[in-house]
This record gives sequence, structure tokens and C-alpha cells, in this order.
Amino acid sequence: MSLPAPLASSGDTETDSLEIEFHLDRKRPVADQVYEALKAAIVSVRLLPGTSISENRMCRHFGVSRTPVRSAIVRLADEGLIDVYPQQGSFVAPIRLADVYDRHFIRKHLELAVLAEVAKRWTAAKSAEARAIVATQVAAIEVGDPALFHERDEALHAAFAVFAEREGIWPTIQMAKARMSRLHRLFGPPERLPVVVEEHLSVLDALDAGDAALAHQRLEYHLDKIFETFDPMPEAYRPYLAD
Amino acid sequence: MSLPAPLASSGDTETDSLEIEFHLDRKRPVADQVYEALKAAIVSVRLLPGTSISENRMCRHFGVSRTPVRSAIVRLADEGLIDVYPQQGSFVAPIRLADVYDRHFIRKHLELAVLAEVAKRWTAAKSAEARAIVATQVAAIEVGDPALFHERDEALHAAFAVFAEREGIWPTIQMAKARMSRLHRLFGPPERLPVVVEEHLSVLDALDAGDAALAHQRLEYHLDKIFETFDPMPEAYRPYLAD
DNA sequence: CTCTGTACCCTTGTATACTAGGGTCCTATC
DNA sequence: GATAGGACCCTAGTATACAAGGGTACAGAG
Repeated sequence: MSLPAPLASSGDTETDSLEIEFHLDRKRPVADQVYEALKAAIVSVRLLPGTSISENRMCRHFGVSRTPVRSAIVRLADEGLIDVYPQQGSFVAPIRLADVYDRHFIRKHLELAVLAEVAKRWTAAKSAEARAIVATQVAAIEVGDPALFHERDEALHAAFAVFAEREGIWPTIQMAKARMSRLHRLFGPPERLPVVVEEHLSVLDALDAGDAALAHQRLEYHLDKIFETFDPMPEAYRPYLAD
Repeated sequence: MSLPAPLASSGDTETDSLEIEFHLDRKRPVADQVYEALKAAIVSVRLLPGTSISENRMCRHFGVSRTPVRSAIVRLADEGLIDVYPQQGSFVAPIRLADVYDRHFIRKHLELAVLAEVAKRWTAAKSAEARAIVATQVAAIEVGDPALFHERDEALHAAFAVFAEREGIWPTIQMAKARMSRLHRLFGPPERLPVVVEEHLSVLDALDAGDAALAHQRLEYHLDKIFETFDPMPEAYRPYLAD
């Protein structure tokens, strides 16, 4: 039988040099810390799709027992970020294109609905707060820190959820965003980042002008445009994809 | 300190008569079976909000060890259906009204977006399939089986996701629906069920007529109407609610 | 009678041991 | 030499043992 992972059995001879920064805090639940560390590593693609997640190796790496590691893996498997094959192994899930399309659908319609609520409550203060976040995105581009850029991008979208007084739906949007986040960080051309900033600003401009319909149109264009970046999917990316 | 559960320490003297039907199948992962059984019991409110979920009692009840039970509880805690208080206990989560509002927002906009896609692909065959499901809902009302009614209601909404060729977003809608499902099954007046059927049919009629805008309007009315059923929240329901 | 301290039992969190099944590689046989 | 079979090691799934902290009830002191 063929395993989905292209790397197979290496890793024993190598040193366990997993690039997961981690410092154990005995005062907090260990399982939560392992979960957060693993999730951050997967979403930021420091752990590439297909990477083997052996429970025992994680135990050695984190210096804890299998129980909290398993707990973390179960949670990540529920989120679709890890595939567990009993008696075979656990692997960072490939990026499934069908899944990405579905998540884009969810994210797009939720963010547009949030935007409609935001438009009703738009104020100069909110505009200033949003533009301040965009400014930090610009700064992230200038220092060449794409990870920081994406972090600030999340902050901007989260702020909109707060503006709409729908803070509770942010986790759902974020989970939908996580899948595409891996695509962006893997393949997203860096030269598009300034364009993203401009599109963000164009939405804010429409809101400042009190034109909700225009803001809607511009956000929809922005979201679809980002998505189409990967329309001609280069063959080199195949190892990380599925479906 | 005050625990959220109103029942406290009883349960030892009583027999463990948890109303969770369960038959262990040793060929399937035990953890999955426990998860499914617990989730079904919670969503169908056979396990009321606030009920204590002691891991040890679950072990005795299911006849398994703590490990798979813990795995199931972790997953349900992630979904917000169980609250875990370390060193104190785990309890079926109360119905948080703020959460219900957010989930309704998510469900409404996603279902409306799905409807728009369905309208583009509407055929006589799909209409017949949908109406067949509605017919089973009518049958469920006639035999007085609200659990079956809700099961068929889920089937109808799932069918729409399939019609829209967006099967992948159904889990997200379903998770949003789960919260309100508990409200409906607890407090939903049975006399409203026939009205629900009529509203479902009115949407199908609009689709048959090829009027997507009318279908949109009627579905939005239907979803909001269901939600407003609980607008004057009787004080008797307070023990099961929070926020 | 009131208050405080302590012992016990409950809880979840963590660690470890054992089970069952799949992959691989080596060996023996044809 | 090619192929089949078996031993070994890996995996995740499950069971059990231990640790740490909170709740409660009871007993003793003031």
C-alpha cells in the first residue's frame, strides 16, 4: 500500500531537528501548549504537508508523554490539519483543493455579511483603527516579514468582526482562512502583497464614503482576486496538494 | 466557588441510569463511538445542559477505559458542547445566547449563499428529491416523532448543500445548526412544526417557479422566523442558558 | 453555637505499559 | 535469480497507574 507521505522512513538516522520552537510552561496544561505549537507550525507551513507526525518523536521533542501529544493530534485531526492513519502514522494533511474552494466560499460570504454589518456602524474611529492596522502591514512588507504581514492581515479581519459586533463568528472565519493561509504562505507571490494593501484601502475608502454597496463590491473583488492567484497551479506544487 | 451545575454531588447513590443508548463494536475505534454517542445525546438534549459528565462514570457506563472517553470529551469541548473545569468536572455546556446569535448569523448567510447556487442548478429531479424529504417530515409529525423530524430537517438542508455542489461546507452549517438544535428540541413548540413544513415548501415553490429572489426572501423569512420563536425567553428556561 | 482545620473523596491532567495491525527487509526455498 | 514467508520494528489505539488540586463533611477547639 502507498502512503501519502513522500518522505517515508527517514528521520531515524537524522537528528530530531523539528523546527518547532517550544518552551514548556509547567503551570499551563501541557496538551494545550503542544496543540498551539503544532498548529502554529502547520499553518505557517514550517511543517510542510505530508510531514510525518510521529507521536513518539513529538514526545521526545517536547519532553512530555504521549497523552497530551495525542490530545493535540486529535484536535488537529478534527480541524482537518492532520490526517491519522491507524497503525501507519499521522501526517500533516495535504492542501485539498476541493476543501480550499469550500472554505473560500464560507469565508467570502461570511466576510461580506460582516462587512454589511460593519457599514451600518462605521465611524471615524473605526476607520482610523483599521487604517492603523493596514499601516503595520505596510511596515511588514518594508522589513520583508511575510509572517508578520499575515499576522496583521488576520488582525484586520478580526477587527472587522469586532466592528460588526459579531466577534463570535471570527473563529469560524479564521478556521476557513487557515486552509488558504497555507496556500498563500507556500506559493503566494510576494509582489502581490502591496496590491493586497491597496485593495484593503479601497474597501476602507468606500466605507468612509458611506457607500456600502461599493465596499461590498470591492471586498468581493479582493477576495476572489486573492483566490485566483493560484488558478494556474504550477506542477511543482503538486506534492503538497491533493484531489 | 460556585459550580455552574445545579445538580452537584448526587449520582453516587443513584444507579448509573444515563439515557445513552450504546452498543460497543470492537471492530471500530472505541473513541469515535463514544464521541458519536455523547454528541447525539447532547444535541438531542437527552443530556441536559449542566449535566455532569464524569469521565469515570462514562467509563463504567460504556465499559471502556478513560482514554477513549477523554478523547471524545476533548473533541466535544472543542466544539463548545462540553465545558471542562480541571479538578472540578466536565459538564454539558449551557446554551449561550450570544453564541446562538452568532451561529444563527453564520447559518443564515451560508444557507442563503447555498440557496443562490442551488437556484442556478435547479431541476425537476432535485425538486422531487427535496419534496420527498419534506414528505418524510410530514410523516414524522403525524407519528409524533420530533427527533425524526429534526433528523429529516438536517437531511433536507444537507441535500441543498449537495445540490449546490458545496457538500464540503455542510459540516460548518451543521455545527452552527447544532447549537440552535438544542434550543429547538428543548423549547420549540410542537405546533410550529407544520408551519416549518409549509415554509420549506414555499421555498421549493419559488425555486420551481425559477424565482431565485423570491426563494431567497422566503428562506430568510423562514430562518429568522424560527429564530424569533424564542424571542420572549421564558424564565423557566434560565437553568439551561448562560450569558 | 460558631468557626476553623483537616482528612477523605472526587475531579481532571499526565505518564507509562500493553495490544493489534501494517511495512519493510532479510532469508530461505523453489 | 525470483519469489514467498517470516521476523522485527514501526505505528496508533487502548488500558491502567499515578499526580495534583478543589469540595465537602466532620470533628475539635474557642
